[in-house]
Parts: sequence; C-alpha cells; structure tokens
Amino acid sequence: MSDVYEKVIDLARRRGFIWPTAECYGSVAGFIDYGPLGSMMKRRIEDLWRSFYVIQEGYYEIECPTIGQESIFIASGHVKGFSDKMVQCPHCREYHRADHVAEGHKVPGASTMSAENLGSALRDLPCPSCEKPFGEVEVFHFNLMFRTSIGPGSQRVGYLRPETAQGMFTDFQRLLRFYRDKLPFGAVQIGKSYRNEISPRQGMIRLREFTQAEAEIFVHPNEKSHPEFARYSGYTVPLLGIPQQEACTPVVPKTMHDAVQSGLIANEYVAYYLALTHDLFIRIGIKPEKIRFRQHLPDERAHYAEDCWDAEVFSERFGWVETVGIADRTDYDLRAHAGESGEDFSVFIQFDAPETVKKTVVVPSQKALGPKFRDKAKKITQALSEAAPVQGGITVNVDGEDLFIGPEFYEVREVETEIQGVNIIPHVIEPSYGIDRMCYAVLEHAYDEEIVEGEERKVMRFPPKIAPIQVAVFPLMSRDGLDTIARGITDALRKRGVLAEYDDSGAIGRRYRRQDEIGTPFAITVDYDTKEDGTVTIRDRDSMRQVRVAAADIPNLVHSLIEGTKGFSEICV
RNA sequence: GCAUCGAUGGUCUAGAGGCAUGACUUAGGCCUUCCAAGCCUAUAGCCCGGGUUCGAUUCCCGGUCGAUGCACCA
Repeated sequence: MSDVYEKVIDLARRRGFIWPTAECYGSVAGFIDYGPLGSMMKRRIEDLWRSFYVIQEGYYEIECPTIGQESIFIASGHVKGFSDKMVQCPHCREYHRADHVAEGHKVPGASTMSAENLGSALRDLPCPSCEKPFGEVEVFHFNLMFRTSIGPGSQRVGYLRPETAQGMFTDFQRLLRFYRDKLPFGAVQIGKSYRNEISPRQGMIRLREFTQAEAEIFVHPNEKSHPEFARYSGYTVPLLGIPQQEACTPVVPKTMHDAVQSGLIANEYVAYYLALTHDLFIRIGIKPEKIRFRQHLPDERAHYAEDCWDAEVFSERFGWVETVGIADRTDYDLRAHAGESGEDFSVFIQFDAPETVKKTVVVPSQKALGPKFRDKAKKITQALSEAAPVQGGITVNVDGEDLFIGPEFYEVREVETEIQGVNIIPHVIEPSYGIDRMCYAVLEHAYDEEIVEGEERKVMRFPPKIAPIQVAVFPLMSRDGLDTIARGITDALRKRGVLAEYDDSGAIGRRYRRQDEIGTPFAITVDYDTKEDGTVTIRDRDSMRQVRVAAADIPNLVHSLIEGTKGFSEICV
C-alpha cells in the first residue's frame, strides 16, 4: 500500500464505490462496475453537470442510441480515421504502428499510404524491438470502434458510438426547429461511449466503456461572443497556452477577459466554458491547485479545429490527466453530415432589415411571345429571363437552336429585390467531459487520512452535494427509546428528500468512522438529553465538531447544509 | 499485445506435496451516556483450466486479472 491510488482503489472496492466488472467470471480490463455508493456519487456529479449545462445554460439534454449505423461514422470520419494501421513483427511478435515505423525510416508519405503500400515499404525495414527486418508482413487496420451488425442475418453494419457527440449533429435539423430557428443554441447528452482500446490499464482512467457528458453549442461563425460572458469575464483560470508550452514556462493565471483580449484563447465561447469547467470542478471537489488548462499544440489539434483546450487534473498516480476537452470545431461536423447525407444543415439568418438590391432584368412579354412562338414560348420565356439584359434583341438557345428574339418581345427593366437573409452553417463549440475520470479525480482528491488520538482516521472529504450518503442518524444507545426517536428523525429526513442512513450497531465512535470513510458529511446523534429537551447533536465530518440543535429543525437544516445555502460554521454560533 | 513479477476469507497476512494461520472487518449477544474500548459467539478463503502425483492451494504448462517495462492510446 504505497501511493494514494492504491489506498483509494482499495477503499472504493471495500466500501462499494468501484468494483471490477463481473468478478465471478474473472473481469475484463477496461470495464468497471459502479457499486451502490459509486453509482450514487456518479449520479450526483452528473446532476451537478446538468445544473450547469441544462439549467444555467439552457441547453436541453437528448438521448440517442449507443449503436449507430455505419453512415454516421463514415461522415464523422471514425470509420477511416479512428483506426490505426498496425503490423505484427513475425519474429518477436510485437505490434507496431506501421505508419510510425515507416515514418521513422523517412519513407515519404507514410502517414497517408495504403495498407498494401505500407506493407511493401516495411519489407526491408528493421523491427523497432528486435531489429530483424519485417520481411513479408500484412499491415492490418485496427479500428477502435466496436463493430456489430443490425438485424438478423443482415449485412447492415453498426458501430457502438465512440463518442456521444454525433447524436447532436445527426439531430441538428430537429434541434434547430425545436429552438425555433435561432442561433445560438445547444444540446447536451450524457451517456456511454465505447472504444476498443488495445491495452487499457490505469484503472478508471482508460476504459473501453465509459460515460461522457458532451455539449454541442451551435453558434454563428462570426458571432463568438458569449451573451453571458460577463458571468466569467473576471474569473481566473490557470492556463498553459501554446506560448507557455513552447517556452517551457509555468502555468499563468489569467482572467477570461484578458485571455480573450490577448488572443491566447480564440474567443469568448471557448473561454466561457473553460471558466465554467473550472467552476464545476471546484464544486465537485477537485482541488484547485490540481487543475490546469492546456492548449493543444498545432500538431495535436485536429486540422479543422480553431482552438482546443484540455482541462487536466493532477493525479498522484497518473500525473496530469486530460479530463475535459473544449474545442471550437468550426463547421466541420455539420458539413461532414451535410455531405454524407445530402441534407441541408444550414441556418437561415434573417437580416435586421431586408437588404434591397438593384438589378437590371429582362422581363419577357408573354402576351407577344405566345401567339408567335406557340409551344416554344414557355422555353423562350425561361431562357430570356436568364439572359444578359441587353436592348435591341437577344439570341437565346432553345433545344439546340439559336433564335433571335426581337426587342418587341421583352422589356429591360430596373428592379429592386429584397434579400431577407442568408444561409450559413453554424460553428460548433464542444465541451466534452470524461465523467469516469472526474469520478476518479474526486475520489483521489477527497481521500485523506489523519491521526486522531493515536488512531488513523480515513476520511473522504466530498463536498456535501456529492457525497453518496448525505447524513447518518445514530441513537447513542440502541435502547431506552433512543432508537425509536432516531428512526423517526431518519424518516423525517427521507421525507425531505435527503438520503439518510440509520445505524445503531456497536460503539458510537465506530459508527462515526464508518461514515467518515464513505464521506458522509453529517451525523445526527440522539442521546439522553433528546428525551429531556428535544435536541440532538449534529456532527461535521471534516472538523468533527458537534452542535446541539432542535430535532424538529433537522430535516430543513440538513437540507440547506447539503445544498450549501448554509455552512456548518454558521450554525455553530 | 510482448516481457518480467504476482494472485490464500470482505481486507491485510502466515504457510507447507498430506487438518490452511493470525489480525482487522462484518453479523448476533453481553457491556458501554459521543469519536474504530472490552468480552463471548458466528459467518467467510487457497483465481480458472489442464498436467505430474496415491494425493496439488503448494511443482509444471496454458488462461484470466493486477503491477512494472515496451508498444499502443485520450
């Protein structure tokens, strides 16, 4: 038991936060089960995320299938781009990225080469592990997407989604209607995504099935000022921009206002969600000194992305872990789906005032054309209105025949037309959260041990809002009617919507410690004074301080302590 | 996926080719008027498959999971 990771994972396993999946069959790497307390905590984190994105921002949540048809992922680029060309050395049986090996030996165009060509390029190159030349090898694609088929005996290919984002793009037209054709708007989704990682390790950090919370915010390409930017413009966030990374200088704290003004962050939208993420991280219990925002370097950023930042959280075990990605993805995704589906993914932007455009046009005279040209009149009319406006006769081509139409058959007129607006393809701002990584960070950062009267006390210092069990209720002795009173208080708390646990087994000190270890923020104890004056003690997990309060006030008091509208120190006076 | 090492009650651990230790936890009881006290009792274990052997949890081989290194990856 050396580092915090082992202690945290041990505690999480013992107390029902995180379990290896299906242990009775021996588990599989990259999959985990959330136990009773872990599920509760994860749900509370997701709900806090919702309170930011859905309630505060007004981006409604949608829920799309985790299996998608092939076209979706052809459009998104995952069918092509989400796979690696791999090669196995026939001598030492090690796997390598074929393109990386070729690049290492300066094979021109290695990164874009086909599998066949890469195979022949590798023939005489030495294996990076055993140095022997590869010889005749097969270069194969390893796609990180789980592939399946839809329907019985069907040829229809499906994939388990590798991200939740595509659902918001494929529902774009419906969403646009839902938001009554106005930009900006956003939609979010919390759900499972799947990536068939080659070798997942690092416990909860790299999973094959994981939970993402993603927001896709659709904005006008030229209007990237967030309407609520004032909320976070003075908010300071630790930034590790490209300049800092290139100069190897430390993180700089900057207000969002300054970061946007100086051009470090591309626009207000990106900056806004950086600050919001920081805000959310603090609220779920991630330590401020273990948060930084790192900007993607130009070569790691997707070619279409305008700007991209990762929120990284420091872990004693894993170092800086990317937990959230916040990117301005421009119009790439919508254009991709427009191209693949042939549908229109644009938004009509109405001008404040219609623009009037003066144009000279040809107005054919139907009255004159009809009698003269009979059945050809219709086509001639059409051709005339598209012709350049010249006086004195126009030659038009109808059914391969050039016809001269005299000036008596048309009129050249100056007209004013009104243009009501323009069609644009919105840009997408995408904050994408790895919920499992957040859960791990919360567990690791909450873990604490201290020595109390010569005994080690393990405490999970979760924020009250995140703690799975919100309050524990104990009778000092499980007799003399104290247990009945305590059960009554437990019921009253439950009626108030508080998750309360009753416990009367063993010594009181042991019961406090049990709750400390699972991070229950408050404990109510019913003692003999309760029978006299109707008061109970309420104990604060972090300070271990106790105050007497009226038992009748407990449900409302605990509720406000959990919601954070009241702090424990306030009730101590 | 490769290489090395490991796997014993829920947790930590002793152990040997022939009855599997101890501690903590948990449960029940006694005791106890606020921070893992004490006493009694109980529950619970040799990762899976194959081989060698009269007999394997122990030795051998394969697998699974975990740790580490390499590779891979956000």
